[in-house]
Amino acid sequence: MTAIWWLRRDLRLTDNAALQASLETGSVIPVFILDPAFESASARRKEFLYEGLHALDKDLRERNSYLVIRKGKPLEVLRQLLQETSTTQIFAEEDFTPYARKRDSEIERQLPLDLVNGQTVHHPAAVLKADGKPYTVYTPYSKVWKAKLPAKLNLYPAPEKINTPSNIKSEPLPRYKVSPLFVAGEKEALVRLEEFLFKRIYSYGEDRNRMDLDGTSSLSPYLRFGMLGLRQAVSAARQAIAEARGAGAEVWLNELIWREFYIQILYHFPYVSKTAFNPSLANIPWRNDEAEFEAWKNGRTGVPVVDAAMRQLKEIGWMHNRARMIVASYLVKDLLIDWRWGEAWFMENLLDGDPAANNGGWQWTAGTGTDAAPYFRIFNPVLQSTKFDPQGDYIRKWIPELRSVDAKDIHAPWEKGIKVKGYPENPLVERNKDRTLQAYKFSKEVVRS
DNA sequence: CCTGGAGTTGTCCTA
DNA sequence: TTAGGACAACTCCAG
Repeated sequence: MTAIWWLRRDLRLTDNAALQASLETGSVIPVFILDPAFESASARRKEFLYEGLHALDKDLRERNSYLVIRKGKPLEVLRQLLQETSTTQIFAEEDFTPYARKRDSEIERQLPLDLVNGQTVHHPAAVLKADGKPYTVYTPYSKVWKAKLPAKLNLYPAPEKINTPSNIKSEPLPRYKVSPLFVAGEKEALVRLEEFLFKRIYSYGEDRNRMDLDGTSSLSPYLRFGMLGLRQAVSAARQAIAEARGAGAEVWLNELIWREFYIQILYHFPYVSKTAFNPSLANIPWRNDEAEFEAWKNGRTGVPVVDAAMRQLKEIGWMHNRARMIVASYLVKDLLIDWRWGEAWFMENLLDGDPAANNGGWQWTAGTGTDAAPYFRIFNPVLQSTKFDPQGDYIRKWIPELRSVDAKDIHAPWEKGIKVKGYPENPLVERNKDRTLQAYKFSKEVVRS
């Protein structure tokens, strides 16, 4: 018997539940479908994806198999492929975004598609309160999530050999130049995981906030495409905790649980991709100044830490987590620009751009999300910069104009009247907390009445 | 149904 | 210099 293994966001051979199910059938036809619905997706993320597909094909060829690429609407492509190869079974890892769920349920009705859970440790519908409703607060969610963990997650090892019928037609795949910072593919993901687990995890608890250090795991693009599975990461984190490999491991595990938390939020509350999770904050009177938005996107707001971060995003398609909060807070609370504008810009530019995590992060910063009482929490970019980039190294790295400015002046050059050729002399706007709080209050009052 | 404790990641003023 | 509490008031969640 032969099964089609339809890959989507699980571009790996290790601990791949859909591959495992296919292998149990016999021969496996690994297929990735270039869905026209994603043609308009971020060019940068597509490059990373295509490189990841090349890498996967290579890994498959080492195991006597290969990757079949097809272009078209998944339903039609799969129907055609079933006929062409006389196959009667399709396996795929369940994906929980609204688009994926709609697509898959339609296909399930017409074709022999079996969805298996592998993207998360717990299925989004499996962690619920006693009353059967989903959690909307992280801490109680994470407690139950942890309590539900089996003693050990049994990970499927990568198979040594995969039998695939020969000569199945495949579309050519464009080749891009490889980004030196994020090399796509499972092998790279595993190398990074090891490196993180035996080096940076020790100081992860503190260093993850430091924008001037490589303190984060930098695994997000790999998790996004399943080049590394969340289950693998969780399993590694637990092992590190068990071996007492630093307090950072527990912090990292919690970060991984945040991913599942937001996957689960998007699953149960799909409206969050369109509007505020908290209905009382769905009517904030945004200023939405286009020129200010352009300045923000291009790293020309005049606030060095904001500009450094936005330029980092533009240049490498990734931004430090602490920096994401700072630029998001600046856009939403200081410029009063709709968080959805920022969300969309991040999706356009982030290699790790993921609907659930990105939306969750933006709604959290905007204060419209699942967080309980944060709307008076407005980041002060200068304080954040001083705290998490003390020497200004992060700023200097991404803003060459400011390279000769001292650590004590670089966070707020305008305060000292420091003028640098080519860099804005003053910030785009003066900080005005009242303006922000008024806008939020307005929304609350509109909804109440 | 009622009750009380708690809520990722802050800021800023005061003592 | 540093530690502590106010910020404003709500909803979630478990008992």
